[in-house]
Amino acid sequence: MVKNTTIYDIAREAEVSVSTVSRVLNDTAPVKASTRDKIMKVIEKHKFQPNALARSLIKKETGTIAMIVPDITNPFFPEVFYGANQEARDKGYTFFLCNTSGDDDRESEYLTILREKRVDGIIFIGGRINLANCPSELVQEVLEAAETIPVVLVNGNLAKTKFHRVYSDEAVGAALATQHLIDLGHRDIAFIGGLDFMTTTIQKVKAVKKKLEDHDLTLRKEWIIYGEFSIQAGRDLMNKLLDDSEHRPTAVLCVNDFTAIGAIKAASDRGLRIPEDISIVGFDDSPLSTAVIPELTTVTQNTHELGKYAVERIYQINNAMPTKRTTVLTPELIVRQSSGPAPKK
Amino acid sequence: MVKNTTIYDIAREAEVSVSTVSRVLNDTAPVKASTRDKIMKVIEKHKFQPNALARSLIKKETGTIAMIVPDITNPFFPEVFYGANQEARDKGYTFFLCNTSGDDDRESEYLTILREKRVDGIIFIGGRINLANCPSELVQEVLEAAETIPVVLVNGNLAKTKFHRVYSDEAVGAALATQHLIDLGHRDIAFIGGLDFMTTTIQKVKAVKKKLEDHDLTLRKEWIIYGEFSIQAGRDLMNKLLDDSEHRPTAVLCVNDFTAIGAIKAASDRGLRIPEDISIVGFDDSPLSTAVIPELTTVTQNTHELGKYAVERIYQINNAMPTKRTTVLTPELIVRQSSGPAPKK
DNA sequence: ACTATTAATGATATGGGTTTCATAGTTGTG
DNA sequence: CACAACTATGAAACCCATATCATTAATAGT
Repeated sequence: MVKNTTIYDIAREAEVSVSTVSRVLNDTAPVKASTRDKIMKVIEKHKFQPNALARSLIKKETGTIAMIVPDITNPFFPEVFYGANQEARDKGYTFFLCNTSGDDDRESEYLTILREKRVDGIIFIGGRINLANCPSELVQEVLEAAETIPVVLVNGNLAKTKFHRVYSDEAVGAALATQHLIDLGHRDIAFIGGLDFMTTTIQKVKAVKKKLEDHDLTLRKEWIIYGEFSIQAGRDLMNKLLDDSEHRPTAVLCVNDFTAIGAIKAASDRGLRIPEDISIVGFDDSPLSTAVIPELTTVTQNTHELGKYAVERIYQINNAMPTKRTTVLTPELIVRQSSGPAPKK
Repeated sequence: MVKNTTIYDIAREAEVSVSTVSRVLNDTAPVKASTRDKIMKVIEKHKFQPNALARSLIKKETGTIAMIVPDITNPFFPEVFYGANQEARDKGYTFFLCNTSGDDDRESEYLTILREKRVDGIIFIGGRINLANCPSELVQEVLEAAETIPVVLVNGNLAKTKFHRVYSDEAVGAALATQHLIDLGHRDIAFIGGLDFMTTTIQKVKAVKKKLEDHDLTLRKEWIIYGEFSIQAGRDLMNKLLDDSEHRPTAVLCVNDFTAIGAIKAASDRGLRIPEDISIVGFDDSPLSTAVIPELTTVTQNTHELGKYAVERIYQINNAMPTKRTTVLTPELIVRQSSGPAPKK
């Protein structure tokens, strides 16, 4: 590996001081045109790239932010990252992406590394910190980090804390989906998928219950089945649901699109037609939702916006601009082919 | 934002010199146990996090590598990133993820930023640099970068250059898929999807042609239809193919899983049964392939390995370990439900 | 013409670590 | 006991930028 050129090399060759070279680089003070030209020529000759480490060290900003995600393989997260990255580029940030792969220790491991690297902001999305049962040591640790670095929690649950938060109001989304099914004449509605200690699950179940009760309906206990968020889980959970052929729901709400797709597969395998025999509704409006047959009725999560607003928030904090602590995005229902009128008895 | 503690603060409070603190931090020379304890106590009291910028500046390594991807929303890339990130963590690297969103300028824009940030390695996957028609200025620029920073191209085409490369042998994969269809009795085989100037497309088409010719079959010109890599493109291309009801292939090879899924949808919409009426084969073995009905016959791309080997290569270069310039992974065929015996005429 | 600004530039401090070199204190060994 | 070989520590240089302060040259104002 070849050694990098430094500002001293440039100064020497251009026969000026490093201060003047710095002025040319940053346009921070007037430099005589002839001097500037001379310096520029040397810079271009060597394709000089100023060392960002040295710059960051004194400027006390790195132009770097990070997102910590539990599983980049889950298409929800790339969508959020996409939006965040767009905004980051506008604001001059480069992005660290830290994938914890669900490994509990890595969240705080990455946190330490990122603090040492003096990132200008950290976005947590999913993961333990956003869990309903998040251990308090972790909360403590993140709070500490937040004293020196702007931290934003996306779709988390720590409402009472003073963390900055951006989230999509999943309760509203779940209510929307439930109302939709009720409007279609469904009375027997089930909910499947999602770990029971995850905020995203809890909020949805609660909202579905509430909405049903508003219409004098109930969410039967046997019809709330928790599990993972994967396609396979959706399949298994749906099969469990359908095993009881005496009592079958006419519609199923799923915690996300993955489980919904699994549910569709399970139902199809048993010869059920969707939506004629059973309606299935997902959550997230991931690219998958139009990829399946039938196309999935689902709820948008404003994924790009989630990322965008999170980065914007970091930018505002760093530039001492006024900000609110929480940003709420409202989901919308997208009706496609997987939901239809309740079958007549 | 609160000011960070420095090594000088620690040294002062522990009544030692910064050198000694540094020794304790890095375990680079013996320190008396009592001194060490005293220092550790102060470090822990302040939750001291040494500034990685200062360290990197002098050490000339940042523990940071980057991946430049064209579209993180395409599930192929998160899979590769996943594998890369796992390996990165093992080797002590943190990851920049740069999403160009297909914007031509950003590749070199990010390249500049990453060079200034003195990353320890850059992985290019997809994007212009890996195109068959990559502009030579960009090649030049990346070559220059490669003089100071290890650069690895994943699934690229620049065979004649001296870049480090890791790729999945797509020709072998395409041949495998073709052979599979031939074995099933198909004679009328089409290929859809993919931009005609992308390496990934070119190699596959070439391999399919070759394999067919080996069996005295031909790939009809009208049955090679190029396009985007999206679900929608797959749908459109398949529709175009099926519009000619006189001459219809009995099997379709798709450039990736996305287009294959689109193709399945188009065929289903026309009432064709898969695989009874028409067989469809994808490429990538993305998580999607088991999410659709019928499940997709496809070719693995060893996504995690691609990422893993790319990072490993960077590590080897940085540590002056012997490496080969190219690593080739061999894809495998995964037969699922979307391919079956050719229909009898 | 003479002082008051502004332009143009250089010298030096600074950021926060690591590394090298020097020195004092210990232990070992013939 | 004298001298070598370590151990333990500090002082100072270094990494490579930016920022501040000082100085000189050029222009402006009265």
